[in-house]
Amino acid sequence: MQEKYLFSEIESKWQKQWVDRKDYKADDHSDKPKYYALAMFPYPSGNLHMGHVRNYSIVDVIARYKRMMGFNVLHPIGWDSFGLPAENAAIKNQTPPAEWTWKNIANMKRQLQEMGISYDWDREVATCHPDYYKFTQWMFLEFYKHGLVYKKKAAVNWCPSCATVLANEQVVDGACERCDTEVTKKDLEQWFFKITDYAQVLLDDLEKLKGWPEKVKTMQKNWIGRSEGTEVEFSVENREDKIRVYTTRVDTIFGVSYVVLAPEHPLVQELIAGTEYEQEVQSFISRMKGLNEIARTSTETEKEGLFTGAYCLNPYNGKKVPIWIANYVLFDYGTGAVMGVPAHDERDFEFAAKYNLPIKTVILPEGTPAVEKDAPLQAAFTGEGIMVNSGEYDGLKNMDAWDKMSAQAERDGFGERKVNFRLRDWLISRQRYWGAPIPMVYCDHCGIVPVPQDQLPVILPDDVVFKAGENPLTSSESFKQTTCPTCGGKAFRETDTMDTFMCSSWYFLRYTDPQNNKLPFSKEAADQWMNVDQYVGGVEHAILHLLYSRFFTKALRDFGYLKVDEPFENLLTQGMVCLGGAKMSKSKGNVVSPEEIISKYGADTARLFILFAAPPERDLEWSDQGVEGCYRFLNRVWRLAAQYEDVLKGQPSNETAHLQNRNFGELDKAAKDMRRQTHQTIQRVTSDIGVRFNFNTAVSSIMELVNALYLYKEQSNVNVAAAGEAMESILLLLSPFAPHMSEEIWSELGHEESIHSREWPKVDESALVQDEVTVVLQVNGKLRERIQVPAQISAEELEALVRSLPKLVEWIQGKEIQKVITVPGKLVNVVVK
RNA sequence: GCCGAUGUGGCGGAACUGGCAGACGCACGGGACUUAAAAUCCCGCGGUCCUUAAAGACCGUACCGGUUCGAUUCCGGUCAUCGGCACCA
Repeated sequence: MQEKYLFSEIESKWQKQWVDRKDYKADDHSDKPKYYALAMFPYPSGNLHMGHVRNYSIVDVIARYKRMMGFNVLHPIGWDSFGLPAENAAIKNQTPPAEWTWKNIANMKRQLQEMGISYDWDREVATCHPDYYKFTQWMFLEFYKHGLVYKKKAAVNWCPSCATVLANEQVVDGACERCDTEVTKKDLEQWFFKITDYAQVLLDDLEKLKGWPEKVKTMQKNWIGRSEGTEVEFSVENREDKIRVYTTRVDTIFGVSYVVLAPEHPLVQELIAGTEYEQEVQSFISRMKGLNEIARTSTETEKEGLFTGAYCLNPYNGKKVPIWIANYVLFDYGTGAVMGVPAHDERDFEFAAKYNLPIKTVILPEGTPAVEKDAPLQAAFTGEGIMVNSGEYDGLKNMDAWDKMSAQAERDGFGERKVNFRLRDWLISRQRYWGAPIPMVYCDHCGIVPVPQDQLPVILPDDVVFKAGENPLTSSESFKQTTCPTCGGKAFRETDTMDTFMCSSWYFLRYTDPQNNKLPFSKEAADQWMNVDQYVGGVEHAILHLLYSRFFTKALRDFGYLKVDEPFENLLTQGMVCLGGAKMSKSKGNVVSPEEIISKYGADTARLFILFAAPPERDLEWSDQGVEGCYRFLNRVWRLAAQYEDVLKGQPSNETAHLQNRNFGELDKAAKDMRRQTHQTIQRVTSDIGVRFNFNTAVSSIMELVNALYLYKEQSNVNVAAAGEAMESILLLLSPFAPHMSEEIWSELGHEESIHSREWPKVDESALVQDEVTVVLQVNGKLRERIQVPAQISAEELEALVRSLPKLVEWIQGKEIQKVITVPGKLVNVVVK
């Protein structure tokens, strides 16, 4: 072995071998149990950042560990390569988006290989390749066939800077998720996916996801936002029209003092036409339209409303109720109309106080004397209680009244129980070039016609002009002009492309059958590999990507293409990589480049540090000195191995059964201790990687074993077999973390086969057995002494031993012993008074 | 406002099922080796007090309280920080 640890030579040598020999190829026909390990695929921005390094190092440790545990592992990678940055770069540098993207992919692929991640490169995919997006288009058509895609005109989110519409999920605090520009509303005809058809099952099945963080499930639950209530009809006075109102508190309906419509509600126009209120109401509406959604509907915005001059009738008591419009009512939730019950809703209370509307109590807290039922309220009472001022329902508990009143609405035909969701349909069209074209054609004769699936892909053209603020596809005549697939007449292609989240909603399925050119994947391949056993990525995808992927998987299962209905069995959301307390980012200027670290210390050091510095879910604070520490540790391992080289080479070969059948001969205490620590470490690292995902503690216990072996070799009488066993264990346990170095040492020690194809070390239970153990002696719970006792000692013997200790008198200070608690092998607590 | 996390030395973090708080690493201090430096190796490293020293005592896991022989761990409350949702009727 070289005296010095030359990481650069070692790493490039093995990286080349692993790729050339296809060491990490997943086997489609294997007897071993399968394991699918997946990191969220990257957008090819140009360079890997530390967040990538963390993500891929975590998954690589899992993949390498599972391989050594005897699994047939699928560990693929690909590129989420459609999207705006490529197009923006095209406008800026006059380079075609494809060229920019493929150049970035090549560079990042090289960087990934320099990290030594064990990917099956034969399954690499790129969503911008026609062989891939052909099937994204196929998905669109398949969903269309099943009635889950429709086109409608709606007030949609528009990002003026990106010049495209956005999905609700891509609007964060009223701004574009990507560029932070304030989002406006535009009335446009757009393509939607009917994710709301799956709202209930997407919610219910969160229960099944035992391996997902609670946090992510809660976020999805909030986003789906199920609410149970009642829809009730108020008829408009002197008109045929009815106003349907959605409420979760039908029990308060005798307390209604007004009904509010959203300003966009079409009935408003009819109610005010030709009345004295018309002008004022119109100017209110146009003012509301000028505001963006956040400014209009944030909790901080003051409630604003206006009387329309019209009245409607409460179906429960026939009372006249004024009709208002107000900023806070959303047109696209529920029915776009709500009832106002100031006494029992905080928001309505505030509104009524401002506009001097009546506040009528209809529920009293239990135990309130009935004489107080008309006492003025200081605030809305939103709790449970007893019904008053509510006709035949007086005296009931309000929850019972809720049931009975809903039943009455259904019986008398003026309403019904109703479930509403916050989740809206997914808007997938984008007015941009660098995405998968929507495979639809407009024919004067036949209308909207889908492109037949066997004519895919609809190829993205390259004769386009890039201009800021314009969809480049509209500039390509060769693309737009086509013939109708149905009648063969003149027709035009849809020029919108698909949201890139479409591409990423099924990529994990493509990996199971990446070469298939008939279908996105075969049922056999998908059923063999799915689900993803372990998915790892950032929490920023908690809603968008993870919800859409669940939707796709469920729909494809319903179409018959799959067995599973949840894509990701276990999910790990890794923390951010920070420097100076803030997430590393170009804009903050606090980035450390992975390339720089790798060239200075090597990939093994980079991987080791990023796994050692914090548990994976937590944010990680970057530390240059911490990196140095890991580099020192690897050098320490190297020197240790170099010193043991001759010893290990002289050992009988253990190619078939690791560490078995060693001849240890007579073991003295130090040798026994060495063996015990070796096997304790194996036990610990196995559970830290396989069960707890605490890679940081796995690394630290390997460090402890290295430290122990350094001390052991200073012994006068070193047991060569025990030391050899420790050294080999260190290499095997370290191999998922530092794959290059462990491979190099392994091969230097004369092994022909890769260390990564070896079996994971097994715990020798007999080595864990101790003759003597340290027991803690406490008096009233306070630590007094540690004593060495035989490991097999019984509780009675232990108590007797402690009672006979001469020093005990001193500790109990003349007090009387009440009882003695013994935990064999651990502790004795003497309770005195 | 609602929901979810988190809170331990100078720092990153450990303590797995209620049983030795601070593993491992970083930083720092001291020593060995060296002409010197780097590298390496060894020792120390939560606080306060006491002692010539060895040793010892007390306090200490955000704060207050509870359960328990025993609480970083369980329960109740408070505070702080972070994240998500937020006029969804």
